[in-house]
Amino acid sequence: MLDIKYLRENLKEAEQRLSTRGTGDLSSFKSLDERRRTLLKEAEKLKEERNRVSEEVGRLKKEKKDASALISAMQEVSLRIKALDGEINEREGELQTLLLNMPNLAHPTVPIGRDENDNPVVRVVGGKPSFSFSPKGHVEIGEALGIIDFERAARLAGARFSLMKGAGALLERALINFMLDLHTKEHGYTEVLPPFMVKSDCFVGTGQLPKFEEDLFKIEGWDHYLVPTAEVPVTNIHREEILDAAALPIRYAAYTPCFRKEAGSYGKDVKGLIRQHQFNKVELVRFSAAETSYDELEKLTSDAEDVLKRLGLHYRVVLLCTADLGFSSAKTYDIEVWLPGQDRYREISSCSNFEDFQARRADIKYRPEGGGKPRFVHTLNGSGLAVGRTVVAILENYQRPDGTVTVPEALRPYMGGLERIGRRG
RNA sequence: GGAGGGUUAGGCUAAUGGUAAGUCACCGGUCUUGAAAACCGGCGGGCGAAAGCCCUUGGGGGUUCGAGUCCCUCACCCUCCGCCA
Repeated sequence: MLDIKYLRENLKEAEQRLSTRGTGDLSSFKSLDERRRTLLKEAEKLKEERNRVSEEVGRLKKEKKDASALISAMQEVSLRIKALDGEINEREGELQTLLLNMPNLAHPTVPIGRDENDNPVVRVVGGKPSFSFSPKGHVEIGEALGIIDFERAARLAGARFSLMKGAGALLERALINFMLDLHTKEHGYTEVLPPFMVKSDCFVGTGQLPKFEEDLFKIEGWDHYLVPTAEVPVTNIHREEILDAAALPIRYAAYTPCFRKEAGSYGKDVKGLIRQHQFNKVELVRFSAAETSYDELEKLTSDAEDVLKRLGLHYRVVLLCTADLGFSSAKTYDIEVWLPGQDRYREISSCSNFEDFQARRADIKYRPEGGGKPRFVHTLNGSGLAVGRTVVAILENYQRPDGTVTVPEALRPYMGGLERIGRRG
């Protein structure tokens, strides 16, 4: 949520900055806000009168004097206050809806663009592996090795689900452990294992609600939704708290499965592990002081990149332009891994600084060093990494002419020393 | 699912329907070589240059001139019973 004071005082600038994200008209905001403030002024004046006179009534009654004239006058005032409060509430509700549906402002360093083709490449790390044969896609590799079973998965749950078997299931589990160990032991994150379904408040806090409910699985008869990313439960760990500045930055790493309806993606990536209704992800979350949050974004991104480096996977980092930026984000780097089977780069991590956008919605503050008024923290998060897509990258990049797959060295301790996934690996 | 108890500011804890008292912690100051103690002040939010005003007792609604207090409703927490990995 944007700062209402900022919008009020910098209306033109806000309209101009929002226009790069497709929603530039703030005229209804302006009229609603002004109306609300006018009514509020009037109501406060009447409340002051009522408080004053009511006290007088109490005094008169104590002295056994007559107060009926004051009482009947206040009956009318109370009625008027009630009417005003009612309208103020309505305007406030409308204002709230407006603000909750308004995206974050892009950071000045974010390029203005029309679509993902306008995302500049920030850096390229490693190089494409060369093959003496035509590299296969992960679906073919996985099915031939008997480690991924899409057919039976469909019988269980329909399209966009997978059934991992044998070395495939082990590989998935090994990756989760490898990633969590790396982030907790070397990058300073505290591991958390949050609930996989949380209440709607949390989704409003991080920005998935109210605007994107169609992407979520709701638990019938409950106020809960399945998490589409650990960002939701983990960022909300500190909702309605005032954090100690000395404790910042707070770093959490969390594994969760992620559940997404993928509404509107019909026909995209229908086969394979790329786009699933349920997938595993290790998520990194940081809470930062406002001054340092962009340094924190660089560190967070580098922590995610480190996973790919250790696995020996080639990737590039792109900076999302205004058109591609997520609703809540002020600035986002996407890490894209090279997939030889698809002959293209695919997103495997998305690292964002939300500044105080989520903190304002979830009410997460910190008391600045040396005291003073609490300020909203800056929240950041990034995948570290999407596990399913990492499996895809390993299968495609480490495939051999005989159809087997080499296990990256960093992963072997997590797979009982296994060096190669074969037919019965 | 059944029965009972509870929710006041960071913690604890008061308030015959009369406008949130106190205490601990914390922060600042005085004193001190330094610290502690003692003493003074601050310590929920909004608007405001300030004076000040408004809001705040888990959420929402009602009664009343006036609600922490009375009524309705919802949420959450605790204890016991039942069920359960």
